[in-house]
Amino acid sequence: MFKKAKQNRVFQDVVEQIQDAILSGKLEPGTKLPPERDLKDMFNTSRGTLREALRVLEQKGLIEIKLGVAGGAIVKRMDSDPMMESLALLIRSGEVSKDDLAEFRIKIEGSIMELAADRATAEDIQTLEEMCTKARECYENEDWETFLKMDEGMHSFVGTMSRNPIFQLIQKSVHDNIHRYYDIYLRMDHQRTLENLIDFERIIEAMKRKDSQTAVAIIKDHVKRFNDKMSGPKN
Amino acid sequence: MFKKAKQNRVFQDVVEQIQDAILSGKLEPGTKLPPERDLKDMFNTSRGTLREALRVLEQKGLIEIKLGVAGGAIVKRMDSDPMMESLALLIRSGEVSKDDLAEFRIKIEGSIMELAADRATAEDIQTLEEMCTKARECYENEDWETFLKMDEGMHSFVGTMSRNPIFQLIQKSVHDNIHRYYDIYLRMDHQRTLENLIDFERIIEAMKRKDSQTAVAIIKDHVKRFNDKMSGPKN
DNA sequence: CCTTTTTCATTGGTCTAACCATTAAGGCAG
DNA sequence: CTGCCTTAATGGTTAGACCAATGAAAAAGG
Repeated sequence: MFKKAKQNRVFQDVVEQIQDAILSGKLEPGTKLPPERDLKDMFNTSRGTLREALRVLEQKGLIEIKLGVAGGAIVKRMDSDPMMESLALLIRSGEVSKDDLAEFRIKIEGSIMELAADRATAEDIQTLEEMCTKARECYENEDWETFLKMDEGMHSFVGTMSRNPIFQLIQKSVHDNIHRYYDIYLRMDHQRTLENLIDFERIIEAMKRKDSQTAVAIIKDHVKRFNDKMSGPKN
Repeated sequence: MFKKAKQNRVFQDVVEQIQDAILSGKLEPGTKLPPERDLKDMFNTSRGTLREALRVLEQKGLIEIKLGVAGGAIVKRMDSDPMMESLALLIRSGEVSKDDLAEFRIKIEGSIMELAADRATAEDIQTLEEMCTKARECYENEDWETFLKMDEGMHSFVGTMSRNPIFQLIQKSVHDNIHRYYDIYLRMDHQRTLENLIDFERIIEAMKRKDSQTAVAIIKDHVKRFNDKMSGPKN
C-alpha cells in the first residue's frame, strides 16, 4: 500500500536534482558542471556532502570527473559500462554461475544472429567477409593473438548488425566478462581455431541466402562447442 | 599495449579492498563492518574519504547502510537492483528506445519460455495453473488491478521456471522498467485482458504436452500484441 | 617571432575536528 | 506491565584548512 518514506539524506537530494537535470536534457553530454566550491553554495550544503553526491553520480556513469585547473564534473553520454560492472559483480559474487552464463550466451547470440541475418545489408556482409579474410590470414600466419581479436570483432559486429542497442550492450557485457574471468579457455588449440573460422564462413553464406535460421543454428552450435571446452578443465 | 595507470584516489583503494574482501567470501552477506570511526583508522584515512568509499560500495549494491546505534554498513547479498537501475538510466537517457525494448522483450521472453517449458515440473505447472485460476476470478470480478499483478506474477514465475538467474534478473529488469515508464499502456481494455488469460491457459496446455515451441510462439505473439498496443498512442 | 621553460591560479583530493540526527536499549515512573 | 525518558553508539553534516594535479599564462631563450 505505502512506500517507505524517503530517507532524508542531503546528498541523495543533490544526486536526484543533478540526475534529473541530466536525464531531462537540461544538461547535455559534454557540459561541465560548476566547480565543487560553487555547487556546494548552490545546493546550500557542505563540500563533503556534495562530494558524496558526485561520487554516486560518477558510479552511476552519469558524470566523469577530471583533475586540474580545467577539470571538474563533466556530463557523460550513457554507455554499457555500469551494466557490465553489475553483471561482473553478479558473476564474481557467485549469484550467477559459469553454466548460467553459457546457457544465456547460447540463447542471446541466437537472438542476435536472427536479427542480424534478417537485417544484413550488402555492406554489412562485405565488412564481415573482410574480417573473416583477415582472420584467415592470421590463421595461416599462426598469429593467434590477432586471430582472437578478429574473432571477438566478428561477434561484436554481428551485434551491431542487429541494430538493437540492448542486444549490443548485453553482448558486450557478456563478452567482456568472459574475457575477464574465463580468459584461460580462450587460448584454444588450432583445431578449434579453424572450426571458428569455418563457422563464420558458413554464417556469411547463410546470410547471403537470407537464411537466418541456418545462421542461428550455426552460431548456437558454435557457442555450445565453446562452452563444452570451457566446462571441461575447471570448475 | 598499456592500460592507463590507475588513478591514485585513496577512496578507490578502500573500495577495492572492501569489495575484494566481499567477493572473495571473506565477508559474507549479513556481516556488519566496523563503525566508520574504526574503519577510518584501519585504512589510515579520514572519515570523509572513507565515507566516499562506502557511498560507492552502497551504490554498487555490495553494502547497505543503516542508521542509529546498532547501525552501520552491512554486507548485502547481490541482487538485480543495480542492473535494473543501469537499464533504467539507459532508457531514460534515450540511448535505448521503446521499440528497442519491445523487440528485446519478444526475444528474451521467447528464450525464457523455451527453457521454462523444457524444464517444467508437475509442481511448476500446477502453481501456474493456480495463478491462472486466480487471474480468471479477478477477471470475472472485474478486479483489474489484482489481475495485472497476477499477470506480472505469471511472467515472473515463468522466469523462475527457466532455472537461470540471468534470465530471471533480466526479465525482472525489463518488467520493472516497463512498469516504471510505460505504465499508461498497462491500463488495458477488457478484451485484451481476456486475451492475456487465454494466452496463459494455452501456454499451460502446451507445457503439459512438453510442446515448448508452441509455448514460445504463444508468448512471442502475446508480447508482440502488447507492443503494438504500446506503439500506437504515444511516442 | 617562435619555442621552451617556468610560474601560478584553479580545481579536485584529503584531512581534522567538531556538532547534529537517528535509533536501540535500558531505566524509571505510573 | 506499560509507556515515557534518558543515554550512548553510530551515521550524517558542516567548516576550514592544506595538498596535488593540471593547463594556461608569463617569462626566458633561441
